Amino acid sequence: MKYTILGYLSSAPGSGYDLVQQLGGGLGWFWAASHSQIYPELRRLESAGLITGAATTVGERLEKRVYSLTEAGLQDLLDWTRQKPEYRPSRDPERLQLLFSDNNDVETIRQHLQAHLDHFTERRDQVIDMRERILTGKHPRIQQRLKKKDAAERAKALLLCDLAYSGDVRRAELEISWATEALARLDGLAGSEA
Amino acid sequence: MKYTILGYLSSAPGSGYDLVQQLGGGLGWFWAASHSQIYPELRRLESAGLITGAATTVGERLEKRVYSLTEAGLQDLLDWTRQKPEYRPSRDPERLQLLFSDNNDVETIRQHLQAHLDHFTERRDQVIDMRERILTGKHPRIQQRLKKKDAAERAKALLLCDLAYSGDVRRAELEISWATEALARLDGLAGSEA
DNA sequence: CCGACCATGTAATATGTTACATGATTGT
DNA sequence: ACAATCATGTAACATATTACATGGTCGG
Repeated sequence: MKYTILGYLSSAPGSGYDLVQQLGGGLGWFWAASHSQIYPELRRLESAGLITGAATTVGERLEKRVYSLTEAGLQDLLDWTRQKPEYRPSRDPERLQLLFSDNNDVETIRQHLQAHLDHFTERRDQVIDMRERILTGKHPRIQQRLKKKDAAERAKALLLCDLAYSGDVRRAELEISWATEALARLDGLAGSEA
Repeated sequence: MKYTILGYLSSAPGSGYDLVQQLGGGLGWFWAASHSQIYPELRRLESAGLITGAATTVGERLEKRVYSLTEAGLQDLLDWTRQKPEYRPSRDPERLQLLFSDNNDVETIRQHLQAHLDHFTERRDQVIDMRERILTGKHPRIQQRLKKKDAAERAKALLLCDLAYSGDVRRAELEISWATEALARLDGLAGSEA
């Protein structure tokens, strides 16, 4: 959570609401969070001196706090990215459900797999879309991140971005092909029974 | 959590310690949990009437509670498996770290990707091993699950098991090939810089 | 007898979800 | 005026992690 926010703000300053949008959308594929988690965390990070907030208004009265990364915050982020990657314990309700579905009829299992296929087909399309926008320079946030850099650094940043998003595309494609094969094998079962 | 335990006990009765072992190992690839979560949850499920515990002893004095699924528990599990699959918000510290690594030098990024490769190589080998044991009938717990069933039902259960585990093998293989390609692309970068 | 493993628990803390709550702005 | 979206918060609850804590069994 902490590093998602620091990382986000390391591209450019942004408000809590901006974060809510990003972590509910594109960035949320890597780290999701809801507004009730984000706003308190921003205040914690501010009191820890890692970010600073500036009060602004939209229109006449609507308050908005725009946060920026401090030096300490940037250093903290940098230190973290240099550590070896962490892996959280997996929690995958879908797989668990499938594993214990052997008392269900074939049709129920088919529906499960079809829903899985649909879920990841949608996800794949969304990620492809996002990746497209980034690589063609249509993503404003990533543009801001890149414009501070020279050509070589920019190529590196763009490569990392592409690796992350295309990795997610592949994950989605994997689930699609897995579910497709699974459906075929399920049909094979039903066939040999009849 | 709840359904991991109910699912586990739907194969055969088992103790809290058994669950600790499984959710720290093979079953933990789908749903991980530690003993401090498991023991209290078992008591909650018991007071909800979904499982019942019987006190036994190992040797002379060492207490052990063996839990079994009740009718209500089995029904609850069955109802759950018939619902459409759930997907949790993703939280992937590794990808996030990579995405914000553009201020690091190529060597640091290389180490990150190499660590990723190592992590999933190990994981793949473990899952392949487990899958092998299941398919050749060497997994006692799954044997117990299967022996209650006739040939057709057994084939179905074995298929689901295979789908779950081979899905995990593929995920690991995906990460391996992704990281391998990523390393190659990173070398490409470093090459064009020199 | 000692180390590895069996077996179970609690407490403090951290993290995450759902629901409740409020009010302004912008475009139609 | 009305709806959609901007913008921020709190409270109750559920879930998960880390550390603390205890004692028995089994094989060498």
